[in-house]
Amino acid sequence: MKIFLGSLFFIGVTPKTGVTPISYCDMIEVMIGKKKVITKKSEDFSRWYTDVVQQAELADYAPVKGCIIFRPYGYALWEGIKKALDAKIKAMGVENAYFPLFIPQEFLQKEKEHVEGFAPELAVVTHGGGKKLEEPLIVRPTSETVMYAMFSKWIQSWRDLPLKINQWCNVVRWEKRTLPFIRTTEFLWQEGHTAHAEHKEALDQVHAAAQAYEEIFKDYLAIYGITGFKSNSEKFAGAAASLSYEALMPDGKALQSSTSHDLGQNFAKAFEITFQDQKGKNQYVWQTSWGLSTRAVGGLIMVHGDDNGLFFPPQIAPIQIIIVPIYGGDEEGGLVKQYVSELKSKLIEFRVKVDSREEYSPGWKFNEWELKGVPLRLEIGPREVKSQTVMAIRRDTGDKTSITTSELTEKVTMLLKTQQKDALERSRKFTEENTHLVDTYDQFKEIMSGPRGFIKAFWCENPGCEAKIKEETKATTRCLPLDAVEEKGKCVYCDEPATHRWLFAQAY
RNA sequence: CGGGGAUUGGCGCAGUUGGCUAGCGCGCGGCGUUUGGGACGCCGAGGUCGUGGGUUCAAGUCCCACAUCCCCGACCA
Repeated sequence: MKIFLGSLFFIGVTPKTGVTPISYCDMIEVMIGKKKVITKKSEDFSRWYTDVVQQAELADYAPVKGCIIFRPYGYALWEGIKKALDAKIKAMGVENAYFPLFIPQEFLQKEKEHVEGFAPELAVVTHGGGKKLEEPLIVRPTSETVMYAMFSKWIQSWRDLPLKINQWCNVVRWEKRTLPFIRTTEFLWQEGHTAHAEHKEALDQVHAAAQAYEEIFKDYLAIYGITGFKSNSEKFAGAAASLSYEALMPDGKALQSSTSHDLGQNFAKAFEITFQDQKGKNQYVWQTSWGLSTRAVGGLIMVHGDDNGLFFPPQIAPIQIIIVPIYGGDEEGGLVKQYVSELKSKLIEFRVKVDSREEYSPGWKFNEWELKGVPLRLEIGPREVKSQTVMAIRRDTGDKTSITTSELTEKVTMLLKTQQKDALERSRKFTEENTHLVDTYDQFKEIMSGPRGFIKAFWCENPGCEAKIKEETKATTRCLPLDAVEEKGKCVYCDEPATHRWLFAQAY
């Protein structure tokens, strides 16, 4: 039942909240009655995002600013990412370990760029056990320093290398402006840290990590993106070079979804991590670090949702199939229940849930599970019992298919696979359609003040131009794509010679 | 951290120039009838109005501070 309030209210929407231009005062349809109020994604993207996060029970706000509670359904997404990524990390020969949450302040100060990069956003513990601490403790914003103090102790010989450690943990960064999953004060992530005898080996590790991330994003989360090198001003504080995976969100802003860093010997020198090589000579190690955070969950929500709520690609969906029984009358109801339990037992290889609640009508449940993004719904009522079929409905397209029980697993597998493939394809298509090849600064400005998106433009690699472009358009260099070809061009800002097209966008 | 908006049962809101017992819808609990796109009836529970000060005979309403959320900036995974 949809009831319009007597006078529809108007909400001012900035023209920048959608990739497709939207009018300044879009009417927001408000539904009262049985329907949860959800802002349409197509009308007000940022409000849709904060609405859907709460209404789908992914997360709730914590009493502390910028912190969220991962509710079971939201945490299940992180668990899914963790499971898939952990297997890839182990396959790279990396072992899991755990280092302390607290870091002595002096550790952080050992690497100059690192401390400068993180200083503004540190949480510091000044008291413990009722006493003021002699030396304040930092709540880790990342663990390079505390880990490398130990690496220095553990690494003596070339035989100790490579050392490959990963940890799954929480970190704290005191961000000024927060958004659930995308930028929270405390967040969960994995951070891999390796030490190698040769620079080349370290570089291989950096690329292997970036490759693993790209596979997680494409194969599991169905989020298309671009892997590339960060510019000097955008790279990690203390790194020699950084790689990132940049994904385009529906509002035309880019989400830096993971990073992997070539740390060179910067930290090795700061923390005295040396080894004796085969010739007996003492050398500094070459290091890498790489991370993927719960930000990825935010990307997942943004990229795939629609006006009806969430959509999770089957590989990552906590529930892949929701069975909604339609009970009908008493006698029929019994038959339906029995039929449903038979069918469920045939679907053990999938993550299946039966919504057997009798206090909600089927229609209510359809909407509920659409909001929650379950990719496939099976409707099973008296009609299906009679014909020995099920009705399958795709969350992404709404397409209905009647499936006979004999070919149930086969067809369900196909429907899930198709949705997984189509989701990545939609993401890829959206990204490509919103990637602009730009040669003049006027064009650049026009795109940034209009639809936004990715811009591929020549840049002379002078930090001054990068800073000016950011100041004037909000766009920053996102990365130099790995597949960028060397060309002769002119910097989009200053006309000086440039060799590559960089990827620009407004960052989240 | 700057600018703007918000905060009233679980959710969404109303609450007049300060005034009496703070309302409404949904949700929630009970009973009954229902079940193919957000069912219905009856009964019922639930609020020191974000927090702390202040003004006043009297504060949800006025003033100050703080907290949190949302939007826009500067900073960032």
